[in-house]
Amino acid sequence: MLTLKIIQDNPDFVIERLKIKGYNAREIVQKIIETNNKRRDSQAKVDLLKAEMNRLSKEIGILFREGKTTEANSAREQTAVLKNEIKELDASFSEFDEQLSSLLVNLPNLPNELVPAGTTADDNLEVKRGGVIPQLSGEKLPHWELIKKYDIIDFDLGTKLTGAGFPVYKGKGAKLQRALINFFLDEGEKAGYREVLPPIVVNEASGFGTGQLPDKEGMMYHITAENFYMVPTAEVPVTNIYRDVILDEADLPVKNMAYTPCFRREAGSWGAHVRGLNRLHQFDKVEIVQIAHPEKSYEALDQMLAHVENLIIKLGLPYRILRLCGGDMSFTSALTYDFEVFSAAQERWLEVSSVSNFETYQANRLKCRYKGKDSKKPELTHTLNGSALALPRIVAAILENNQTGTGIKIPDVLVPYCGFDIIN
RNA sequence: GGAGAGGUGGGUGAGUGGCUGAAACCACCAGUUUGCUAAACUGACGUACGGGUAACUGUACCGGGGGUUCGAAUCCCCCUCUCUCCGCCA
Repeated sequence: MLTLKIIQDNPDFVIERLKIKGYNAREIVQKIIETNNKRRDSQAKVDLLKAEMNRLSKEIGILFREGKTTEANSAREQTAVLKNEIKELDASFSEFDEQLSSLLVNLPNLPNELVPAGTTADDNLEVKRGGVIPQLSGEKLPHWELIKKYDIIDFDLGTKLTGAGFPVYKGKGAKLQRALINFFLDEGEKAGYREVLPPIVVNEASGFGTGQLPDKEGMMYHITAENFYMVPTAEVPVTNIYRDVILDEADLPVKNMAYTPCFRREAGSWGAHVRGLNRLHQFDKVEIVQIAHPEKSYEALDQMLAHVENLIIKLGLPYRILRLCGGDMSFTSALTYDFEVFSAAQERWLEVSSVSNFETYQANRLKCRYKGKDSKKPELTHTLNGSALALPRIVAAILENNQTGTGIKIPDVLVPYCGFDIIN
């Protein structure tokens, strides 16, 4: 969430910036300032009364010890009124405090000044394009045909075991998954990321920390018996490692990565363009996460972009990089770049990575801060994350782009991981 | 799942109703001493919110929430987590 400070100090700036996300913040910003004022006033009052109460209590203690029971008892009677007042004021303070929190939680992050205005994916800005779109000769099968032809991924079987959107990878299909995961992790390690293998169910506090809760319950599978959520991305457990943590400034940036399966309910989003591997309820992904110094976070973002781009280049896939417009970026992000690869049989661009800087927005929820040698108070860090990479659409593009009449050619870089160079 | 013991500041750990935001020790930081390092000594050493230009100061926080009391780290209730034993189990 945004810090109170920026809202208090620059309300107009906040309102202007949020327009880029298509969000009219005027009313809520005003409400936040009002509520905060009320909260502050009631705190000032109740603190005074509590101070008085503490003073009296101390006095009573002393009187009792000195054996002055009569005085002590009469002082004790005085406290009753005070106690009631405190109770009432405390209640209204808590009420303001809760109101303020829920207002703050509902305000999206401010977009960076680079973010283009716009409302839909059509307004995203293409910043780079690379690779070569293959000219397929002869048969040109979409991946959902290819997986059947070579019997490597089975949707019907997944439906039998679980439901739609939970595919079963078989034989070389399964091996290709494992190869990609290992390839991504090895590359991440070379880029300085520490591998972690986190739980794939998380508690409510973690969901809140990264911004999936309280608003987006619909995206996550909820285990009601334990009140756990299945992770929609490794971002959730990996970033939450730093919840309520004060880091040493010298340790920044902190770079972690994790492979996890990801689970998304994607309620109501089924329809055209989501065939095959294009959209799943369970998929595999390697995620990179950085906790960065505020002054260095955009450097970190550039590094992450270069890392993701490098992965795609090594896989030999044609790609483009988009800077998301205000309307298409997420609630919590300040700046997001999407990577899309071209899938030659569908003749479509498929999103395979999303790399974002959240600045202090997540850190403020997480209470992830750093402290320098000379700094008096801890400051919020910046947090960033990106997919490096999400597997299914990468697989779709590899299958479609590398198909020949006699089989699917495995990208060179994956051959040592797969142990085969063709799926046939 | 059953029984018991616990959760105190970065760490170890004292603290069973008031003088405890919290002893002591260790670590960290600043300084003194020393040719350097070490040792020794001195001092500083939590977080949040409020007031103040500032020095400073008020309030809250001893796993979380509620209660008793003039007053709670300390007593009571609920939850949670950890450890030990038993059961089950990859």
